[in-house]
Amino acid sequence: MKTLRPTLRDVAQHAKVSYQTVSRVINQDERVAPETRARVEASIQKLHYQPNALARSMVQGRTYTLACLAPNLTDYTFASIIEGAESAARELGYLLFASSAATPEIFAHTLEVFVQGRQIEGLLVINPFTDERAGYLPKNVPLVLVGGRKSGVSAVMLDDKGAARSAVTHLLQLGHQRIGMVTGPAAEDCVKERMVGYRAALIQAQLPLNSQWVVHGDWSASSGYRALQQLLALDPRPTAIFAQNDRMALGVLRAARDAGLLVPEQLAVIGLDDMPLASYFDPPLTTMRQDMQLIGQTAARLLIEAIAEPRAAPQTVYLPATLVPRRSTVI
Amino acid sequence: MKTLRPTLRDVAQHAKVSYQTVSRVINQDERVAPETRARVEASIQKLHYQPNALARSMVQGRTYTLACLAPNLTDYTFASIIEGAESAARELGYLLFASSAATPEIFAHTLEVFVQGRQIEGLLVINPFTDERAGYLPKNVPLVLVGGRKSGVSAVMLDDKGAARSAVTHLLQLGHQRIGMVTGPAAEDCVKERMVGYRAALIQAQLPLNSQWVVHGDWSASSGYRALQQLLALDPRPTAIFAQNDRMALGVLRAARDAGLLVPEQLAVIGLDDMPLASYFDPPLTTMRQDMQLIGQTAARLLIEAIAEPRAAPQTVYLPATLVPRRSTVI
DNA sequence: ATGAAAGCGCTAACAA
DNA sequence: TTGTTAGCGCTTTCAT
Repeated sequence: MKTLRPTLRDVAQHAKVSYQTVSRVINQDERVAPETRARVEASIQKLHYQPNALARSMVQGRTYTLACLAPNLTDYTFASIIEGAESAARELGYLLFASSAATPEIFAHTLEVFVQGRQIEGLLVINPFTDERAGYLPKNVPLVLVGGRKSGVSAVMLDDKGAARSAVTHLLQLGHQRIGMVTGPAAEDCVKERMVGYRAALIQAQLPLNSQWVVHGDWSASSGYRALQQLLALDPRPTAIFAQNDRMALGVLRAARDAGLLVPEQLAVIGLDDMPLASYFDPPLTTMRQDMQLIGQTAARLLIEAIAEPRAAPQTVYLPATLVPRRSTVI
Repeated sequence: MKTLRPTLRDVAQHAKVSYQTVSRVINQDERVAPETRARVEASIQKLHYQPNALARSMVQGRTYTLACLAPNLTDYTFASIIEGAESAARELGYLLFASSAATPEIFAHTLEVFVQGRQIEGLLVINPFTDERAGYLPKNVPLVLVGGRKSGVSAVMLDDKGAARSAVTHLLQLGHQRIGMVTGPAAEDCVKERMVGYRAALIQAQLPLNSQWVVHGDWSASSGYRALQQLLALDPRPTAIFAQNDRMALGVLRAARDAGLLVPEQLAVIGLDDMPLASYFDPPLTTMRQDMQLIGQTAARLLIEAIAEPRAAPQTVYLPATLVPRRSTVI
């Protein structure tokens, strides 16, 4: 597979200089006579020379490459975070690439291949508490988590507590007193935080907490559907639902329709994310918008800072969500 | 940034052998005495030695790394293709990473950084005709396109023509005679093919072609919404719509509702993709399902074959779509 | 079965 | 200003 592309030496020979001089030209070194430079540049053009990044990385010990690992790429949330991280990395002279790891094994494997081989300088991990993958987090590489926290590691999180509190408060302000919640998997940090926010809002309103009104889902629309069925079986049943993401909210909407309930008249529904299709739901979904691009950008910047300053203290950044009122709560 | 991790030489010194022997142990070379091997392996464990992939790649001229570039990651279709490609690559001993390029400039930049530096052995490009990026396709690297064709380059495509024909035929069989279509951007290969299939089905049914019934969108739900508004202004207007993707179909559904039309009684709608949320649309969307995972897998396999056999003739693979009937066409 | 030497393509000292 | 000399960490001959 060795490609037979020209090397520094070929260019040097062609330009009749030492290959070191060619290196200087490539690296914008000032100390090279203009005419020599011109000759070298001509040769570079002529031979279509391209520096070998591998060789350069090896001697410099730098690759300017970051990796981002998410549980999957099909979740709109993850994909947006990655896109945000990509753009911030690019602006700062790094290349960030994404890979998905559906299982802890794949996660560990990908990490081993990439991180241990020194090919990347830093790592972004989205939702590290999806499963046991957190146990495989590498120690010897600059690391930033997104959507999960671990002591001693930098992280970027949505202000989950605040977002949940705002969602519930919105429902309270509309006069609802019995507010159900459909959560994500219990193990995930953001789920716990959103539960805290939910409770905080109810307590502040001096309303009772009813554990039956909290049903766990798995982020999928169908889990939202099932969750609402379960909630509707209660007596008294909730008059409003906070779904911890928009996909589950969609399932809730459909279950409500199938149960013959009018939204929002008989059941108000609020989601979290503001996915692009949310305004096309029926009815359009009120939701807490999180700026996933910004989350990704922030994470990438934090990571690049950590690379530059390896001994700096880790930090956790929380970003706010904003209410987007639509017709699933307000007539 | 140079990490001070142990090298072959450190291990050799520790195990009191030449560093060459350590290399043999790492590379599963048979010609090393069992006890020597044991000693070396012990040292490797002890020092937590990890081979430097960069150095290895440099001397071997191989990286076992593939890259996949898509216009974005947030499109469910692209993300699924990437996931499929990832898994196939992994099975074949390669690592595939994804990157998105929103513009031709970013596309060119990413390619330059990665491909030209020889860091990757092969490239997968999803939807190369989204914009002028096709002009930047590299020549000197094994390449496979997904969702676009170019002479002399391998490609994996949905059988777009067949899928469109099946969609329209489905509508014809339900008795519809005036069938509108909402397309993607005219420049994309798959859009053209889908138009061909649409026409073929109508011609076969001996129905007239009406160019007014074909409206261009941009894959977004809102473009579908606008497209239907435009189609409803016609007289006579279509009684059924084929949207070239599910998101636009969703826009069509909403526009129909806003216009007071009952789906499917007054307007039948069929999409293409079968995105996970399609069954949660209102009404659930009839669509042509494409197996995006399989498309991605096929593309990755093709690419790896091309790497192994660089002079093999390029090939184009078409994969079928299957009808998933739901309530947006059938009562 | 093991070791010594050469070199992948480049950058970073040091000389001239 | 330019050239020479060492490596970066590894694999691949070629000896022993």
